[in-house]
Amino acid sequence: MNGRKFSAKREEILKQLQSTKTHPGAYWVYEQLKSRIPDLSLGTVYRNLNVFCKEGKILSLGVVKGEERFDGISSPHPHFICSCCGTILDLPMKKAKTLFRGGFCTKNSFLIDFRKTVFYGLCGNCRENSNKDSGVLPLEMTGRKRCVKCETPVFTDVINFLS
Amino acid sequence: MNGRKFSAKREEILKQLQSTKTHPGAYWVYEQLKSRIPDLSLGTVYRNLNVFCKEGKILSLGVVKGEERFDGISSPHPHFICSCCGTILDLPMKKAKTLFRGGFCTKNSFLIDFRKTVFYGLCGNCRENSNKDSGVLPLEMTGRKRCVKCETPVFTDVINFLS
DNA sequence: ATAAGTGCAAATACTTTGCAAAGAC
DNA sequence: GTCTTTGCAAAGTATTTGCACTTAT
Repeated sequence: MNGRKFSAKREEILKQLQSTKTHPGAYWVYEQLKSRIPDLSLGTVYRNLNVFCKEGKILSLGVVKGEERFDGISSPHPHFICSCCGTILDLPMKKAKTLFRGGFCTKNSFLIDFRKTVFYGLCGNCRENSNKDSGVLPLEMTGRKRCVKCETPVFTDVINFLS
Repeated sequence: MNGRKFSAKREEILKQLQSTKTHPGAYWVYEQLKSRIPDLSLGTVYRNLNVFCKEGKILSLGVVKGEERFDGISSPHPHFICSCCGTILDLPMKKAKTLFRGGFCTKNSFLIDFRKTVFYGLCGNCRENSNKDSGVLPLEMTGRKRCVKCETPVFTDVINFLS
C-alpha cells in the first residue's frame, strides 16, 4: 500500500536529467520535455526529482543562485561551481587532486577560490528518534550500504575520494 | 565614493552571529537582536549578512532546509549537517579525518551518510569577462590571497585540509 | 553636502501543496 | 477497485528590492 507505480513521465524526467552534463535545475528539465510532452506540468517535475533524490537515483547539488541543481549521476564525485555564473562542472579526480595540492588556478582554466566539504548524515538525536519511532530511517538515508557495526545505512565511498 | 560607513546595527549583527556555534539563518539573528534593537528590520539583517559574506567576514554554508545558514567563523573548516533536522556542527579536523578513513558511523555519535566536496571559483568564461569588463572581480572573490602565477585572488587554505 | 545605511512593504522567484481527474496494477 | 500519479492553480516561504528617510563622514 505504499508502492511506486510506473509512470511514463517519471521515466522521461529521469532520462532527460541523465542526458545532460549541465547539472540543471527543475525548470530546465521541464522546458526540455515540454515540447515532446505538452501536458507535462512543472509540479510533476519537482515531485519526481524529489522522488529520485530520496531513492538515490540522482544527486542534489544544493541551491546555486537560488535554484536547486541536480546531477543525473548519483555516484558521488567532485564538482566545480562557478560562483560568478553558476556553471557546474564534473571535476575529474585527477584535476581535483591537483587543485587540492596546488591551491592556485590552473592556466586557461577555471580559478578555484575556495571549496566546501560537507558531511551529511544523521546527528545523534535524529538517529535515535528514527530508530525509536518506526524503525524507518528518513527517506534520504535509504538505499545505501549499511554500517558494519550497527547496520545503519551508510555511504562508504568516502574512503575512495582523495584518501 | 564607494566606501563603507560605520553602522551600529551592522556591528551588532556580526557580533550576534559570532556569538553562537549554531550556524543560524538570517531570521534567527534578527530575532535575537530584535529585543535589544526594536527598530531593526529583517531586510537589514539580510543585507548585512550578504555584505559580510562578500567581505569574507562570515561564511555561507548554503541552503539547508530552505534557509541559508551562516558561520561567524570565516576560516574554512569542515562541517557536519544533519540531513534529518538540519543541525550544523563544526567538525574537529581529527574527527573529519577519521570519518574520511572509516566510512562508517562512530559509536554514540552522528552517522555519516555521505559528504559533498564542492569547489567554488570562476570558470574560464567568467574569469575572462571579469578581467575585461572592469578589471574588478566579482565581490565574492575579493579580500583573498592572490595566485602566484596570475595575481587573481585565490583561497589557498585548500592545501591544508586533509592533504 | 554627499553617499551609505535602514525600515517598511511590496515584489520576486523557487518550491510545495490541495484537490479532482486520470492512470497503473 | 484501490492506491498512485498528475495538472492546475493557489499557497508558501525565504530573500530581494524600491523608495523615502536617516545617519555617517
